[in-house]
Amino acid sequence: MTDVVTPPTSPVSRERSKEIKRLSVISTARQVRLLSRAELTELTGLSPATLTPLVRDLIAEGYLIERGPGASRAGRPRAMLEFNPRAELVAAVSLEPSRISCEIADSDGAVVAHRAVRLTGDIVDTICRSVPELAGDGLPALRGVAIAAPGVISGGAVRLAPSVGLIEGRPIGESVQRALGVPVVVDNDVNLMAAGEHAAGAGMDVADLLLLHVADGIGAGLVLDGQVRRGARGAAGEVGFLPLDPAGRGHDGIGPFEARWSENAIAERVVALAPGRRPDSPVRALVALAATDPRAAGYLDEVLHAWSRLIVSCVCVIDPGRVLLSGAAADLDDAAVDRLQGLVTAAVPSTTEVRRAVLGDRAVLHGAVSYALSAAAAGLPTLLPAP
Amino acid sequence: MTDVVTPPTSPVSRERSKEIKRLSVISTARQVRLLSRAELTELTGLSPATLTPLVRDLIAEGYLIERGPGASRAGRPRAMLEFNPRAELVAAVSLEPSRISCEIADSDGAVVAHRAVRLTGDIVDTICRSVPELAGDGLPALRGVAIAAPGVISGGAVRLAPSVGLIEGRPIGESVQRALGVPVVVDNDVNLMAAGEHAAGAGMDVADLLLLHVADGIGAGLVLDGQVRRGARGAAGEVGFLPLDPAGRGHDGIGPFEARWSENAIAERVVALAPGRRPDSPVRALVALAATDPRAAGYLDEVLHAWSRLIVSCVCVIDPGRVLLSGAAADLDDAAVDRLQGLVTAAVPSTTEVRRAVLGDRAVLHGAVSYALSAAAAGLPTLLPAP
DNA sequence: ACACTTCCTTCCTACGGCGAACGAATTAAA
DNA sequence: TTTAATTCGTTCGCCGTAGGAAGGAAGTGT
Repeated sequence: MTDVVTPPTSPVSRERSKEIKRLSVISTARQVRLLSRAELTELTGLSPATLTPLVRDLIAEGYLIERGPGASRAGRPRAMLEFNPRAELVAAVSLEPSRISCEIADSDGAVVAHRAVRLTGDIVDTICRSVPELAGDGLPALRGVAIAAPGVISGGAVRLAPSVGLIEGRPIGESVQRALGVPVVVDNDVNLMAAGEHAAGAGMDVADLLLLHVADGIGAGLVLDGQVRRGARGAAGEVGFLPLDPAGRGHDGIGPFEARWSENAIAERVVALAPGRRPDSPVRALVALAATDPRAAGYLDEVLHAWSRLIVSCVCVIDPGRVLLSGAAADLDDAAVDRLQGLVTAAVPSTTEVRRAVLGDRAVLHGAVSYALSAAAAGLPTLLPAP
Repeated sequence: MTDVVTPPTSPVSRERSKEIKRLSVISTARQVRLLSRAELTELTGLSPATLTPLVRDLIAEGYLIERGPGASRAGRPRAMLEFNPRAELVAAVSLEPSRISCEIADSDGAVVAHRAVRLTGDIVDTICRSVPELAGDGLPALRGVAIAAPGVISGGAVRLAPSVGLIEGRPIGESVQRALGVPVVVDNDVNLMAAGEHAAGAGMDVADLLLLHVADGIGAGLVLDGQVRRGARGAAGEVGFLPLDPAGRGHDGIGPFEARWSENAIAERVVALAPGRRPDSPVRALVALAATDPRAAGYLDEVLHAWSRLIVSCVCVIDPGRVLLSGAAADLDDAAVDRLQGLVTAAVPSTTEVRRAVLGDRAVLHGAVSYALSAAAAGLPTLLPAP
């Protein structure tokens, strides 16, 4: 566990093919939750004889729990096996400007423990101390760590990236990985949200989607063919820089589009329309205002037009099929979403659904879970027969 | 070969793992071209004992050719094995408005035979007759067929898609696949070009790229993480529909952007600037004119600005790292490409290279070769250890 | 000519997958 | 209640493949 980086033997198979079967059983069980060995034979294609010892191992390791016999029409009843989500834990670490928040979740995305730590010393140290503490005696079940950082991760513009060390995702990830001995993924928070909605939210049923996140800036997360795509330098989804608005002027690190149409920019206009304190959700406030104030309605329509041009641009480039509105954009009401859908449909060659994201704050967590679980299974894509 | 769709046995391995080793040896040999068994042990991780019979088989099947002994510093000289590109043939079929052109190529992309057939009867029939004829006695080595069709393939807008039957890629592909018994891929010509440049052209050294093809319309091909990405409905890269130009008006099947900045549109302006016949290459003509005529120089700059906005849009969404100019855009001279590069760099958060595609007409062919070869290896992604 | 090095092959063993037979646990029928 | 029928799960044993070890092959250097 400490040294041997490259096991000099085991080139292709034998040990490997065993692992493949293990993983195929685990992932099947994770999906179905409660099943019998007989169902496993059908779903994985493995023979019963192969499954018997394998399932025995998995029960011993806590992945599966033997439940009572299930219903049977005729013949011996199936002995049901339940997947134990607690057998695999995942840590999701979110880097925020002055603190880090850390959550331990099981493979369902259910939070087992969480804590926020003020950022004092070295980030890597803090993470490597907090995660084991928080995991407690579940530490051996830890399968991966996902670290969410704001801004562009590897290279690219340094946008919203707080202070030192965070810009380079690699060093942090590698250090933590060495210290904790489990796979670590570092990514943009928006990318994690996209992964989360894809794994457990409004994108579960599709392989391609675009998540548009409107906050202080505007960013997009991209899922194509079932995977988050980051582009060559990790700057995919930097849609705030789109040259859609001749009037928009970007400045260091802020793109021309997001300078005019981000949540901040909208908040300023909303305050001008309805003087007072800046509302918590400028978009929701604007939608409410628009019902009575024609000027607000006009401005809302401007916003929707701007966002629709943004969406149309993305759709023309990658054809995601579905666009999820996240952050401030998720505060739109049904009528406004419909309006946006209409604007997009009119301008785009391919049919595209526009809807709200559903996970909200928990999207990052679910994304982290899905990253960490797939990192554990990395390198072993399915060789199974289609059922 | 005719019936058995799902082999009821063979769930995961045994037969499979043997095939994996075969393919790993073949693909290694394809890259290295001339190597010994000893090098194969290093590169594939397979033991010499495993390789001996495997290599024997491959020699018998014609994949490898035994050459004389290689140089040796000390000890027994290595018996060199040469990869035989002719062992795997590929057919590339290009559907054009009134004819189909068909090429047989080896796995280097070297054309072994080609022919153009006027389209008379059924397309599928024509293909299924032409390919075996053209392949001749090389037919058993045929590993795949790639069919390039203009326009959007599965669903999406029907753009440039000639007449009947072509719109739906699936039926044609499946029919041909059934008839010829080899994997068939049907795709957009621009996607194939992108795959070609990625496999054998200006994108060999990168995993992500965007190919911008300017012709009658404007389309882009997208390679992300080493694969062509088509989006949910196959309409990825329909960048002619980008809402970048308030003055652009699209009409049925033509996007607003390409309506103003495609090769056709440019040709009209060039004819206006220099009355006469429409030049073969309007862009090259424009570049030449711009050297002397200030109005032409101004218009060229407009075109470059427009294209740069297009590129910037794509880059913001997917961050390809490299953009290849194809079709009419490849007719720009060095100065114009530099200018374009400058415009892009100024507007984009991530560093992006802009350069010309290098394969020209042969891009589609190379793309077809790469598709067909990877279709043959499909479902068996690398499980090999990193070297 | 001899040792030495490197490459390739053959022999042999160990291990895992899966077919087949068998025991187990229930329902339906006699 | 006994018997048959049915479906599940397990144990046994054959087979095939992988890869270690040892040995032959074909060179180089002294």
